[in-house]
Amino acid sequence: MSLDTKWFADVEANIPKGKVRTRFAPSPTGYMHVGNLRTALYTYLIARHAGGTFILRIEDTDQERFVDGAVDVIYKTMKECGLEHDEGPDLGGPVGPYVQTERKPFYKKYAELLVERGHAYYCFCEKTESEEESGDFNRGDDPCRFLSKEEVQANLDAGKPYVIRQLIPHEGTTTFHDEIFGDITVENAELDDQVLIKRDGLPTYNFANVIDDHMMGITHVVRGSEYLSSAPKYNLLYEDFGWEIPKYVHCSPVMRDQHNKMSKRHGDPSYEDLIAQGYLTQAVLNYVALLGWSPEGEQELFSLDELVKIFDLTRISKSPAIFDVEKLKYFNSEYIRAMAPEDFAKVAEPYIRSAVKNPDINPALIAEILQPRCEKLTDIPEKISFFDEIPDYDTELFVHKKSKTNKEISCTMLKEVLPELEKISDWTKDNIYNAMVSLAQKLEVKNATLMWPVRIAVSGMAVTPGGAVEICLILGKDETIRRIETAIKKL
RNA sequence: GGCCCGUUGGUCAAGUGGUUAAGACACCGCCCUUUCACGGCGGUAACAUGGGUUCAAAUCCCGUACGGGUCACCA
Repeated sequence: MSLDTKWFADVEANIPKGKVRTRFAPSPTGYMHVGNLRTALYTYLIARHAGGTFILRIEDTDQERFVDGAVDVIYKTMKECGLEHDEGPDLGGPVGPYVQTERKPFYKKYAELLVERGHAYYCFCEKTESEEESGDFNRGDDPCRFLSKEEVQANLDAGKPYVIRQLIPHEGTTTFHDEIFGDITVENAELDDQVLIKRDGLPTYNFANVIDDHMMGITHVVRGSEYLSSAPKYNLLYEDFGWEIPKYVHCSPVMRDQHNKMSKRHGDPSYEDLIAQGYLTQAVLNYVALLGWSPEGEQELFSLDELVKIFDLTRISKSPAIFDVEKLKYFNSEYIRAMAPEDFAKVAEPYIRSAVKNPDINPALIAEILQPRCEKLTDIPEKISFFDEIPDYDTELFVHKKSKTNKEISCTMLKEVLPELEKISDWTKDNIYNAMVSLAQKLEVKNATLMWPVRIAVSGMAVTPGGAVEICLILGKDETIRRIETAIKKL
């Protein structure tokens, strides 16, 4: 076996240096976990905050889990969230390819380099059942560690199947630094000689990552804290290669409750589920940013650009955070209220039209009353279905202590208001309002005593978006009068 | 079980030896009001635990409990 030293030298020469470079490396599963989204966001923010480069790499070595169109889902989600990458499979870049399956030949070369340097070895052991079951097999006893070059070559020549394992010293300790957790030291004896190249010639995930991150010049390795315990082995690998060790940023998981990570399996929503549930991309992103990270001041609402400016990875939290849909709802309603009315009308229209088919009703008017009292878009249909068809309501609704109404008073009020409404020739909000208020004054009752029965009569609901005036306006004069007449008969 | 990591109100969290222990969500009350919501004001509610160190500990050290991660030819 001979090493292609020129190839290695060319690779090294090609690695971009000097700038921050981060990568998001998802597996194409067909959806985006909330935890993944947060990792993507932090990774993006670290790069952008430093004026660096953000890279997308597709981790598709697990062909069994291959999902059709899954890579497109990743592109779409990243784009929707504004997490646009500078290098990736679609854009190309100086250190491609950016799809792991296309990088296959590289890993073997590096594994062989490690063998050459005495930091890895060919292992011809067949794995036994007892090893698999007991789980406490001591790799230190692996006889393959001590095979001579000749013996190895003989085995290879004989076509014996093999894996390549990392050779980890049995003595001493390894210390690595994590940006979030600080310095962590472990006994080397605790580390096993992990497989680098599998029997099928493909790299293990851990090895592929080290190689790819190095070849791509990644400066900050951002990933979940489940990799914290393999970090020492990564470190040893970097040292064995003589490579600069990147900064590690291990993020604690996003939990569904005290004990479990959020997961599709448990029925927890993915990013696209949340969108389908009526949450806004920006709200989800903003909420997720604050799950496990906090800014310096008291501001909570941030645009992506603002996050880029203030993001500081040292303020990422060590402990896991539980996903709280109530707080997400709060963010969502804040974002909804902050939208320009015409923008809200646009996103709300499909939801409005799903409940209100009547072509005479203007969805923009409904959007206007909905906007300040809408937590998520999917709440819309149930709030407004009464516009199309008044529900079969109970006349007890006319009784309202605070407005000083009962059924009798309501009946009177409705009879009084009817002719006043009939008189209105120009059906505008102001005219309706003025007609009602002046009637209330004339009758010497508080506004609510008149408004409450009207609102019930035209909506049939205890709680409605908008008050009596807005609802009458949207319904139009004819329908308003019709509904009030019906109510009078009921009373 | 070994090793590693974590633990401030129900939830997200600020806090880096001296604070009346912030703030936000949720919850409760009051005000506003054309229902609800928004908005305004106020309230309930926390440093897991036991030892140290120190004049002083949520903050530093040790133990304990609880929780999480990892111990794959999976990522």
